[in-house]
Amino acid sequence: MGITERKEREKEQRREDILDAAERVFRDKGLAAATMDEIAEHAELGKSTLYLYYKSKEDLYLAVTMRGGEHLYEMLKAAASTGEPSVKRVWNMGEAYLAYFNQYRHYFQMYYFLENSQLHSQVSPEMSELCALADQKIWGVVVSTIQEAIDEGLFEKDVVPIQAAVMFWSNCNGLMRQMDRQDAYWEKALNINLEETMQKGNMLLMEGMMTQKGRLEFEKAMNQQQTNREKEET
Amino acid sequence: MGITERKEREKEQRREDILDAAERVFRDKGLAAATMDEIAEHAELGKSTLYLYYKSKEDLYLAVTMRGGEHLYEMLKAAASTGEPSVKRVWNMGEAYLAYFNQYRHYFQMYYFLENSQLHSQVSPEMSELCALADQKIWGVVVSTIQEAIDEGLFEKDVVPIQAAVMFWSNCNGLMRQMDRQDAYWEKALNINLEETMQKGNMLLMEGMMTQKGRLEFEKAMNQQQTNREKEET
DNA sequence: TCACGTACTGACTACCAGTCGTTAAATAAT
DNA sequence: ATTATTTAACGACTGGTAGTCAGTACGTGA
Repeated sequence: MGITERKEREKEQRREDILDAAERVFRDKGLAAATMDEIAEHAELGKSTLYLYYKSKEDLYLAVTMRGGEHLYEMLKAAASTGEPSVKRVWNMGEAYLAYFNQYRHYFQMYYFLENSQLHSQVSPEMSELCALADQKIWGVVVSTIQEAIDEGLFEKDVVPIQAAVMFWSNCNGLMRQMDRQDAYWEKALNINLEETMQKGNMLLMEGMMTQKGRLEFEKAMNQQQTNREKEET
Repeated sequence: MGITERKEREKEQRREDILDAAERVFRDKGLAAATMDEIAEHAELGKSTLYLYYKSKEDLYLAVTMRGGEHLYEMLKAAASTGEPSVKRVWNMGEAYLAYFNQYRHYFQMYYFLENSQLHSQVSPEMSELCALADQKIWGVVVSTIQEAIDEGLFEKDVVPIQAAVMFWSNCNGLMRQMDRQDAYWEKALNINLEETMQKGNMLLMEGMMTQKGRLEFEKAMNQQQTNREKEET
């Protein structure tokens, strides 16, 4: 009898429905201003029902955040699987992160919460664990691509993959934060394009990591991409 | 008659007393878990009195944050005024930011709030303005030192000071966030020292900005510092 | 038809930011 | 010296929210 299975599916569906409602409300109002009552209303459920599926408002918030993490993971994986040389694919991932930021800004913003552990008092250990795993999955894509570049002699042998990864992340993330907060100010008052700045930063980091061979491969791949784009335009 | 002046001083003193109490409570509990009642108790005042001096809990929090900003400003200014070559002083400021992080961790953590504009709904425009000014003061120190380095031909002419500054900031800040959140994990599980990583990142950025002359000056200044330290130890 | 378990709920509690009418004390005016 | 006025402070209150819990409705299996 498939009753247990059906019930399992239905339960899973409820979890998703609640997540949909929560995503909408959190997106519109942010964590602090969103209320569980409002989420419940959108989900067409009583507030107390939400607590049967998620242990706290913060847990629910993180569950939505992890949806965003899944998107990022997919985009990074795609960027790391183009068949281009590894150095170019490392670069691609910076661009993919930027695309993620532009396409899924609200998910990006949710990471503010994840990164501030002072706010995690209401987060269940289980959810913390899930987040840590999702996090590792994402780092994994970046690290393994950098490792490839080292193995192929395109990055210097003394580059430490996870260390390089956190440097790229730090540069990208910091710049995107500025974009998120006051892109207009940088553009108008300071005449600085932050997207370009981010690319410049990644470039400087890569320059310091690549071998001579890596630099050649990278330049070739960039030119190749340029040519392909021009072809597509005709 | 100095009555008005005395009252003015007393009022200012109250503001400081409240700030002291708030700093203690915020430091121990963070923004969310701290309550205005508790701050009032520490300040030996009624809760409603706090609202005569600060418009909201968030305003009070930012006022404490700005105290921290003042410390950072002083430390950066000191690092930028050692009489060493400008390139070395740019480097110093990264080290100073790190020292600030280690010495005033609780202030550093308060910036999480400042950087998340989603949480600013209760912040008064006046306080926002004050924060923006304090922010600019800090950027100013960094930018002008980088400008010196360019003028002296130690950084390449095509370096844009404010752009370089935001790159350094981004690298430092991102790494410190990781240190703050899970330094132990990086150290033990991944065998990565994040302070070194931060320095390495700054170094890569500088390498990409310095002229040949700048590299020589920088190396000389670093050796000089090393020698001085060895002397001090004897 | 009845007993049981499950999913769900509305009413409730505890708590907290922020407000308001009042009080007490210091200062100014008479 | 006495009264009026301004100022600083406060306690009691409001509105709103996260999270709880006793109870209900309904599908399932006997």
